[in-house]
Amino acid sequence: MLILQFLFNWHHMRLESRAKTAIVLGNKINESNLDGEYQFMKNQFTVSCQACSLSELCIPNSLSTSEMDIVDATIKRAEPIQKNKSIFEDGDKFLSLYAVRSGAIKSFSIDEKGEEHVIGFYLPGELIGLDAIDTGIHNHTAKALETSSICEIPYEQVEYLSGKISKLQKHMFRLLSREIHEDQELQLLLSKKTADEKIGAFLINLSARYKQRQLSPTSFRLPMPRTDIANYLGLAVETVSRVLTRLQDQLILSVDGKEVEILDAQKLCQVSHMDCSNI
Amino acid sequence: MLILQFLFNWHHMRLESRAKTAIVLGNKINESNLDGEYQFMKNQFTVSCQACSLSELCIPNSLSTSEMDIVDATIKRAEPIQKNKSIFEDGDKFLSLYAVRSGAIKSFSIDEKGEEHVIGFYLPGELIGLDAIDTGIHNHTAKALETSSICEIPYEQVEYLSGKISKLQKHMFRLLSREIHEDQELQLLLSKKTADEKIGAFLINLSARYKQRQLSPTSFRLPMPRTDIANYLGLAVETVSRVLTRLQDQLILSVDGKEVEILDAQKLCQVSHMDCSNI
DNA sequence: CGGCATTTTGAGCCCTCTCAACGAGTGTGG
DNA sequence: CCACACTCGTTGAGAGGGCTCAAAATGCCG
Repeated sequence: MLILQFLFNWHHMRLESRAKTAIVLGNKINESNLDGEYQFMKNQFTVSCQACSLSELCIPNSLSTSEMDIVDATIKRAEPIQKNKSIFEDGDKFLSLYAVRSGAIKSFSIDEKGEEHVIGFYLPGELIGLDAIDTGIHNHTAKALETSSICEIPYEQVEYLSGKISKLQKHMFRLLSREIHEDQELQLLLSKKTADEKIGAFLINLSARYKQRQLSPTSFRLPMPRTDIANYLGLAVETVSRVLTRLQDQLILSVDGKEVEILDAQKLCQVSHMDCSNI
Repeated sequence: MLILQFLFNWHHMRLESRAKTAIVLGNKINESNLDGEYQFMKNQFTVSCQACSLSELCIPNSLSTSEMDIVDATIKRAEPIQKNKSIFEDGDKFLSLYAVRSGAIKSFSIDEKGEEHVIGFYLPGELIGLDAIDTGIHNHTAKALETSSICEIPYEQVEYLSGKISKLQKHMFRLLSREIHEDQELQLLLSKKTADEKIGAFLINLSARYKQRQLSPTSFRLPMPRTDIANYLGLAVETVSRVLTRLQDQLILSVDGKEVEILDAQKLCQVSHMDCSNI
């Protein structure tokens, strides 16, 4: 437990000043110490939505406490999911949405040639599976990039409660709409931007998401390997690597393996040709 | 009126056999003959959802007739919108969703350098503006590619009625989800495919959408200019042109300006590396 | 320490872009 | 009726960004 406590504090140190509640993100726990880990994770998992530091990002957002209790009761908190394990697989029946509580998830599909296509990365507070509501069948596989904890939210309940609680319905519409909007932004990125712009925008996006989660927007750990970044952005791994070293040479970034520090956010935004108001 | 009747029949001839109701699509009416056009269009516009041949693609889908009447009452049927006129502009307040009834719409945004970025094309029965629900502000401009008719659906009513009619809520969730899924497919297309594959997939997609609308899947008119296709797919106009002539040389397509005929759907799918089960 | 996965670096090539010119179609005004 | 301007689509030649192939370097885990 000491090691865990240390990790806990270590992450805490990196939190922005105004953060009071702890979020464990990218928390790589030594897997040989499973007993302690389980205890720790379980405590984390049994936290109610009300007590969850992510609630303002997640489904319960904007609900009253009594309404939140109702939603809370339908959410299953599963055991932590280990690195490289799947939450669901492509073709599985769609029964639940999944909210990431800690860790990081990637979703991808496999084409007829056996090639993997990374669709997206999910950080704590984000919802997985919205694309499967229509057909009732998952189009992608969701796999843990690191040991993660997940809240399972039965979709039938979401539908039912949305009819009862108009705020929840409103929230669901907005969540779905936001996903559409973000996907459209990504389309723009993928179709019109150069490799440097893609990588830059990707880092700025991650930075903003970490900031939302009260984590440092300038210093963070990439939860995914280079191959996944390349795949996601439609680049070759070699290109990703080259761009990162180039940005490092320009003193915009400092990259050490998966650890990234943004040294010059202003310049990074310039290189990416992006609006910098949100960083 | 005679010319209109002719156009009407002409389109009818191109319908698939089982089509009984007429859909006017890509209908370019002589704009100098406005009186007749208006009369014709107005008749078209006052059609109720129940009588609308697109209802199975549009919002009313899967509602009972009495429920459909309720939804129907909230839908405003505006005057036809002329080519190059906007339905709404980027930055406008989001108040309504818009369903295309006839014609074709493109949506796009303008970046800081004044460059246009085409986000999507909308055919009859498709819903515009779903991406703006979240922020309440339109992110794009929606412009008519040809004279089009549009149903305006006040979003407040959609929210309200979705709370009352659970089937409608379900349908809205599915619509939003489908849009997400389609956007993700497009991301894959944009990031991983070659120019030939992009064009091929684009044509197959259009073909499938025309088929859904009881129009010929093998012979249709592109409602948008080459520049918009190129922009949408992240290609140069010249590349689009070159690929089309190449596909023509291979006897896969026959292209005459905006008029396209798919001569060998099988081969087109092969070239696009796509699943052909839906064509 | 040794084996394996991941990341980096280098060299050469190809697809697609850019630039440029031309042809076709359309609307306008003389 | 024709000349002109303008938009749109096509075609050609050359250049460049990112990919592929190859190999070394680094990190990770047993």
